[in-house]
Amino acid sequence: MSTSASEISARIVEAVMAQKLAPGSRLGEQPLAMLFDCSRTIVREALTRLAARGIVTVSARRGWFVIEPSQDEAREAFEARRVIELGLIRSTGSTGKIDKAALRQLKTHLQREKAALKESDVGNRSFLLGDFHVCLAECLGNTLLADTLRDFTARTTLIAMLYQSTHDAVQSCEDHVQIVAALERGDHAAAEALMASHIGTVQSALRVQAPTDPLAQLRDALAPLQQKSAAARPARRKATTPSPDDTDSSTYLGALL
Amino acid sequence: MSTSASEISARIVEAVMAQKLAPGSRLGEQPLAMLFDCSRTIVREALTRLAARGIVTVSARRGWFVIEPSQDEAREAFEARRVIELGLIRSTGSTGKIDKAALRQLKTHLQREKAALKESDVGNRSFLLGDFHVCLAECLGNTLLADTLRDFTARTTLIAMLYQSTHDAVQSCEDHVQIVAALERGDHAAAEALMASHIGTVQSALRVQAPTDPLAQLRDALAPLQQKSAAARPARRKATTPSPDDTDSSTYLGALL
DNA sequence: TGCACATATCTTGCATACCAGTTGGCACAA
DNA sequence: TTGTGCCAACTGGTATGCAAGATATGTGCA
Repeated sequence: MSTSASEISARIVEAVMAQKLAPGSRLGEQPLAMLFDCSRTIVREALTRLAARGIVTVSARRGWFVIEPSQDEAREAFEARRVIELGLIRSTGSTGKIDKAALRQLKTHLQREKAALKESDVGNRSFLLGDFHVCLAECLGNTLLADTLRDFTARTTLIAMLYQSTHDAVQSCEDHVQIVAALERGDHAAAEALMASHIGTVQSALRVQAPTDPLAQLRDALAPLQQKSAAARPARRKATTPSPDDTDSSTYLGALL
Repeated sequence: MSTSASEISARIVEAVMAQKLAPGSRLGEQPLAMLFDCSRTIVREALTRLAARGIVTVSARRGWFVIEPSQDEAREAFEARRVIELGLIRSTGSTGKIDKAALRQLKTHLQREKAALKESDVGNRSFLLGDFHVCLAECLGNTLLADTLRDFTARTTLIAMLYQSTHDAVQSCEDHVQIVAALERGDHAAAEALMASHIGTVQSALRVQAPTDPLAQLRDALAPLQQKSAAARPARRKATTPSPDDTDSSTYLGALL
């Protein structure tokens, strides 16, 4: 059945946050139209909206691609998140305690995070870890900033994929728990500090290759590779190369399902 | 000659920031297409992007309109600006002094603001007063937040129009001067405080009508009205009513020129 | 064998045609 | 005169077709 533009864009954002769409992934209009059973018009509308939100780009007559943030953009994205999230926690501090219903919602979210950690659904795990921050912004009573933060979080997720983040999911979840705990006891200063350190941890887990050697990434990818583990073979392929990683056009869309 | 979608959307945003497009203004696809000499497709693309940025909305088969923020949205918008702008100033404080070129750019901007105050070009004045904040964010080194702030500033401009802001342009400009001065001497704490008070001033200049009576606005607008002043007659008409303020379809587009 | 050029194919850019819902006016009836 | 229902014009929603640029392919020549 046919799908609306907002659904399509939501699905794409989810796929990005779930690390199912790597930076540089091609998003062809025609394949998407077939997948969602609608015309190219609808797909274009969805992609146009995502472009306005900074999630995808279009290269004229070449195609639509998931963005590949530069190091500078990566820095800005983390700074932006820091500014918004810390500011949000701080500004809520003065207006009194956090809402009870909101707190419950946050705790439910934490439960889901923990559940996802036990299962091996990497996609859902990644999505929830990012969505926590959006959820937090919503609970602190600002949907405008929450929406903004969703885009920025998707962005940092892409950055993490691009720069091969080594950050630990378990650690992140624990951070989240502590942040919520601090908010619950009304200690906004602590919450702010915890959040600052949390974002700092995630950011510093990025592997920044020396910008002097543009071949470093390729060299790393094509190194002799002593077959680390036979069991690890069928693992998700991470498209760390700019984009020529193209699978055939009918396969890559699986990420959106 | 024909115009691109990005130009069109940029022009609309500018018109909003210059208070040339009031909240609720109709933005018909066909009239815009004729004005910019392009097809509806291009116009739709521009409007779609603006919708993603929260500047316009579309009511199915009724038309596109400049948003009319609710009181809640107004609160969120100001809070969002406070969070971002204060956070930006604060986070820049730790990384050392402000860049020299950036400072020059800010001062140039202040000059333009002063010039606009002397002239009676209300549109340019309003635009520059809002653009200052965008410019500041850019100068503090974060284009991502600057872009976000542009949307939020446009939003607060609309709010000011909708809630008949009484805020003083001269005062705002002086605030800006002081903020830049504080930044120049490296006193980020003062800059932050000044900015907080500045935004607070603008926000509190809004005239908030009692939300209990949905007819209050109408009643106010339709009151007997003892002709306050004959000289004030040809003043800019402020469309505080939802939208039926429609001038004929060829007139309202003048705001975009 | 290697390089350059022509060409075929793929992908988006844009305009237009047609469809469907909404609105406001007009005519008619009470 | 007032209220009601119909109709026509208007406005966006969606699909499609064609144009044009970019890329990949294949061929011929050096």
